[in-house]
Amino acid sequence: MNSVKEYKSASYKTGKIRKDNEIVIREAAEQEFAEFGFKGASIMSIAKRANVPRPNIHYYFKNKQELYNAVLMDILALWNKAFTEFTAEDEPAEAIGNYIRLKLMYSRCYPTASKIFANEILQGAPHLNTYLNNDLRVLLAHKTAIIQGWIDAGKMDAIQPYYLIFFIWGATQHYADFGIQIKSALGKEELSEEDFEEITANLIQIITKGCGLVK
Amino acid sequence: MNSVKEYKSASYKTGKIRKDNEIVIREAAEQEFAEFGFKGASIMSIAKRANVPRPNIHYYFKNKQELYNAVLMDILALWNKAFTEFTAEDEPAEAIGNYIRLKLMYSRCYPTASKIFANEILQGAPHLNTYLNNDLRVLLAHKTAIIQGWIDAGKMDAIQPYYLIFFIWGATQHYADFGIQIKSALGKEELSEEDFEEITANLIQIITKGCGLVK
DNA sequence: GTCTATACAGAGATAGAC
DNA sequence: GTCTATCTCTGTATAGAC
Repeated sequence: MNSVKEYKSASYKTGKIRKDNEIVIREAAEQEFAEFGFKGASIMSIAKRANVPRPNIHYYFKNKQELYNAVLMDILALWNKAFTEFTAEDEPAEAIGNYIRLKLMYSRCYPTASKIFANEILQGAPHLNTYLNNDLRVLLAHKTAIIQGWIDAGKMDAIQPYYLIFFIWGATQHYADFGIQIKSALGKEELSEEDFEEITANLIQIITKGCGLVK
Repeated sequence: MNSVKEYKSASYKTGKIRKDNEIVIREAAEQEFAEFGFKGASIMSIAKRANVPRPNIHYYFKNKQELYNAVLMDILALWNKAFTEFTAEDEPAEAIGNYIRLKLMYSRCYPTASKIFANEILQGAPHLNTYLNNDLRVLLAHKTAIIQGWIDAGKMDAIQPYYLIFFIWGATQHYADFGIQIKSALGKEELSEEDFEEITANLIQIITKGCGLVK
């Protein structure tokens, strides 16, 4: 039927326009979902943010759910990446310090991703059941086993490994999810790189010392 | 016109029905707002949760905004209460330990309140500007001054007081806001009182030791 | 590949009967 | 004080012109 048109678009550059548009839409969607969660987000608002006509969103993504899934998958990849850091061979003080540093770096660089994740959990994680009960749980079991190994080897105090991880998550993600409250409390427009370095140093000091890893 | 009916309802007990209904609606609204935030929440859904006809919500609360405000004000009162705890005369180890204990108790007893607050901050705190820039900021300045006093007196390590507070907030509120993730990770249906006591003990140990308050 | 027009569902709000 | 009926707006989704 539309063989001419099809040929034309195929000959242009395979999926170039599509790819560009998808990225623009995806980024706008991230902002919207981070603020309002899945239910509160509106496609119209995403279209305005992306500066594209509203029906185009439907052209690139079948529906709201599919768009959300696409965004969410990106974030999970990011999350898992941050979490595969330390290994049993590492020195615990360094390994935990690096993990805290990395998590804070993520809060600084990808606050939107963190917020979407937070929104998803707040809404009862309806789209993350598989992830929470499989991928994350396996990863977590692995990490806590490493920490327990360090404890058994007398390298650090006897802390419940799970609680230590939750502790680090809570403290670091807070800087992304509650960023507005923090900025407001400190009377700053934005947190600078120096601010984040100070935060990192303070956090690492408290936690490593608190776990008996440094004096 | 309806003098008989009016008399009847007035003679019942002044505002008894109204009060009861308001409470039921308020509690349903809390659940809904905690899950979906202001924008994502729907009055219809709140009515279903409260098991009242939808128009009744409008009878008791002018509109969605007013209902939300009512719920939010309750939460701020709760939040401030938790935050007016420690004073300069306290011993820092005990004061900070008590504050952590109290914050965790709030996460355990009022997870819904915590989630509404989290949602509000995630959405850019459009209804909390006054609170964040006034009440909270004053309270926070006061608390950090106390901590700084302890540091100057050589009672604890030199930690940035603001960051210590944010640290405690992040770590404790995490157990309310990310409760689902935590339960899923631990493979538990609910966290027991014993779980919370263990969490409290671990958190207090890490933070007080990490700040040089205990050996 | 882009965009106008439109169908249709859900939600907020209010008038007015009971 | 309760609830039906209704108005209006917003939002999702799709058909079809260009």
